[in-house]
Amino acid sequence: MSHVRYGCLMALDRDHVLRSAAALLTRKSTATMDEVAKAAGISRATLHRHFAGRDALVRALESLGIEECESALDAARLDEGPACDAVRRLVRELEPAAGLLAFLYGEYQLFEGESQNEGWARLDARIAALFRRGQESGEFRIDLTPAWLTEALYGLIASAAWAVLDGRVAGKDFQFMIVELLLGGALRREEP
Amino acid sequence: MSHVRYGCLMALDRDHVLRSAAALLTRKSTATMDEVAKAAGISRATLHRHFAGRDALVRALESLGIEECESALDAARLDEGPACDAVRRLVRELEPAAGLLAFLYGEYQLFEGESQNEGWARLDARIAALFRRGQESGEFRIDLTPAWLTEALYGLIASAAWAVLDGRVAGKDFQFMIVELLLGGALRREEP
DNA sequence: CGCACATGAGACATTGATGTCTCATTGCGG
DNA sequence: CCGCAATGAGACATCAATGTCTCATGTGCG
Repeated sequence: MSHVRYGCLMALDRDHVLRSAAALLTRKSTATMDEVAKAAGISRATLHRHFAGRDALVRALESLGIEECESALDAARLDEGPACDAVRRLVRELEPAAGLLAFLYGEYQLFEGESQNEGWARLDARIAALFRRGQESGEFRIDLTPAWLTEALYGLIASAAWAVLDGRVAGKDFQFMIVELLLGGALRREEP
Repeated sequence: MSHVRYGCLMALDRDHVLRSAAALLTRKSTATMDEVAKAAGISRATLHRHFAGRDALVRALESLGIEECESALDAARLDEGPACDAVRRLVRELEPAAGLLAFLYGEYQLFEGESQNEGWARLDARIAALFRRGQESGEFRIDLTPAWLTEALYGLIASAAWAVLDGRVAGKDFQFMIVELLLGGALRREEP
């Protein structure tokens, strides 16, 4: 029966390690396996028993990020109601994963093919579809492509996450800053 | 007299090396000193004669980036005319340095104190002052802080630069995408 | 021509991170 | 109580990048 216990405990620990690693690598993306292990409160040997190596760890983090994003997209119900409300819900649901997302966004350029492009592509497609829906409904302007709006959303989330970590902006304004800038822009609106 | 020749040629070479390194590191931020040397068409030994080490190279790139940004800010004449026009000029002038900027933006979190904060702080202050001027003139909304708008500008420039490098968006739309999103946002405007 | 100097090529030691291994300890279930 | 399995601690080899060194080459300039 030890196999059952093994599997169960390992799974719990694995998730804990993964989240510790995410929290650490968000702040210091070059952290050592040693530092990751210490941050998770385990030894380097145990860390290696969970993840074959640094690559495996990063790929597991990537999977975690993809999962959390897909959960967020599901929870945001992108197909329902006005597109701009869906964007607000999306940013709200994405906020808890913002740190991890910022880390992965920064690493993305390094993957260069060894990345799980399928997962990201699926997320990109769903988000781009939301922007396209907003364009077709007349809510969003059509001279900014869905692809660029999707990129900009990622970029703003990463920027906001880093700025909050460095204390340059207030964390409580996270959603507001991103949504208001992304949807409304910096220009002042005329009062109707 | 050899010292004169030395200084002159070295200065020219140094600049060429610096720009090659910028171009390479923009695409592959983890490039080796060997790769940097090859990209510049010189040997690793000569590269080390120009820059004591990798740190020195990155710091020189940082200085280059700061210089180019300050030149861009000067050329954009941020104090003149409507603030939104100044923002347009700013993005236009910043475009040639976007790749280098994206690289440095990604590295910024790693510096953690060893960075030339004075230079960046001065740039931040000038850009934030522009946004503040726009707020005071009534052009920009006041519920987004100048600090966040500055962060967002950096983030959008880096996102756009990476997206263009990866071919996800068209390079010719660089200025348009950034300025339109930053100033106008994604929402469609009512025709007046 | 001959000198000075920058360069290229490559050897070399060093460092830091990584991956693998062993062994003693702990904790839990039978 | 016994034994199994996971863990922690640490030794160890490996590898990649770095930094330093020497020496031969070549090129320009007097």
